[in-house]
Amino acid sequence: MAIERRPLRDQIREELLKRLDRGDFAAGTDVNEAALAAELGVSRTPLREALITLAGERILESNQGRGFRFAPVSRQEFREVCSILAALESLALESSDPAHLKRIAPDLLQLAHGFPDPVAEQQIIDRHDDEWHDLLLSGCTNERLLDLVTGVKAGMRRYAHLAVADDAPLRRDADEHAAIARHLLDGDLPAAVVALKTNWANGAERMLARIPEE
Amino acid sequence: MAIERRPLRDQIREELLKRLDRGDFAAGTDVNEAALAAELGVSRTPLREALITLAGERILESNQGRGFRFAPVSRQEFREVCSILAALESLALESSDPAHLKRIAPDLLQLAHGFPDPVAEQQIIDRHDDEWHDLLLSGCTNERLLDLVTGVKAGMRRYAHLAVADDAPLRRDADEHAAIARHLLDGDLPAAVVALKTNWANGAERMLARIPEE
DNA sequence: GCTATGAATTCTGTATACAAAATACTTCAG
DNA sequence: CTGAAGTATTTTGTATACAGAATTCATAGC
Repeated sequence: MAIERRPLRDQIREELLKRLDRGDFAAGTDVNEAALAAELGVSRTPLREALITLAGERILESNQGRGFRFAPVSRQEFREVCSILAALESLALESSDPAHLKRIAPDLLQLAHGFPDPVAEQQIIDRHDDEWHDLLLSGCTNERLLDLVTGVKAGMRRYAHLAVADDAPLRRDADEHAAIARHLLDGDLPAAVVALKTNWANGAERMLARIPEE
Repeated sequence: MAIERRPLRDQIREELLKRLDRGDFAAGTDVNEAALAAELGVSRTPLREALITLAGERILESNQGRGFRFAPVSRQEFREVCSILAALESLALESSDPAHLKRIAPDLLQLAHGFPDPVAEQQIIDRHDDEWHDLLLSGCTNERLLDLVTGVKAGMRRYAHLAVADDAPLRRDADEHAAIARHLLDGDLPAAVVALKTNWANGAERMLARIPEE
């Protein structure tokens, strides 16, 4: 048994994010601290600390006297966050070592079309996409930027479970990823950045198309 | 007496940020929770909640068993954060209503050279700069983006008090702000964005030049 | 039957308590 | 005098306690 040498608040935060991925929490619903703490087998103190962290990531909202609730979702917010991530990843790409980008380009190309199991669970598929973007940013030395990207992406987890499965958008994403990789292979960083921004814009709309109204 | 209808953690956070501006906390030093809580006249519980929020903003670091400490500063991190803010403000500008930008351009121009008292305290001067940038972004409808900018800027407060007073850089900043405003007046948004990025890059170096080594 | 009022309950926000980890201090061997 | 070992102290991380705000439920008046 690996004894956890990490604050409970961090472990709780991770567990809550995992449950968020599974769609356990509906957007807009209140958090009952006592009930959730009991369910997790911890006291309210570290739970509240985790909730405050999640509120800082805009996954939760807090209202005086009314506690925490899961932040409502909206197509507008999703687009907003995607445009932020497009800008941040573009900056990360622009401030990466061109030689390193050229070196990882083949891996990016291969990973783009190396689908996971086509009938895999949504979580697996999303992780595959994350993996690709992580590799893309692996040469960025701006620690604060990578940190920020991670934080902003965490908030996107509220949307993952809302989407219905669909293969076509995944293939388009793979194509766009491959295009970015090829630009990097050519050493054409500006083109890669443009393609990345396009990918985020298209990816946002494809994702939204997979989310039913209301 | 205005009775505060806001969680203590928020009030504590603000008080700590104010003290940070005053340079009360040296980077890298530990936070003694009990002592600080006593000084603020609150218990450790809301204090810790504020500390956790500040850790989320990268103003503090936390280590298991060792509590919180003020995050170390470095020229590299300062440049990293400035480049992030350049990208985020550029995005905000690009996603603003051009008509609104043209409308506020005269105000931006006037505010650029309307110095505060030349011998004013550093805090006043910094606030003047913030005011200009806030006005610049006032037409941005991307709420999440504005939120993110605010959060990232909060972390920059760790650097404000390290700089020695100097008029020349302020004048250059004013010139660059005026240049941005004129581009907006011309309706040339791309040029304004380029000028804004230049302003952030130059501004970062000017600020660093005002910070003594070690 | 519906609204308003008030009591009862639930829940949050803050304070306090306590155990374990980390740090500081003391003592002793070499 | 230096370093190690063991003890005392401090400090954190988590649990519990408690007061007050928010909500719910019941009752009374129209």
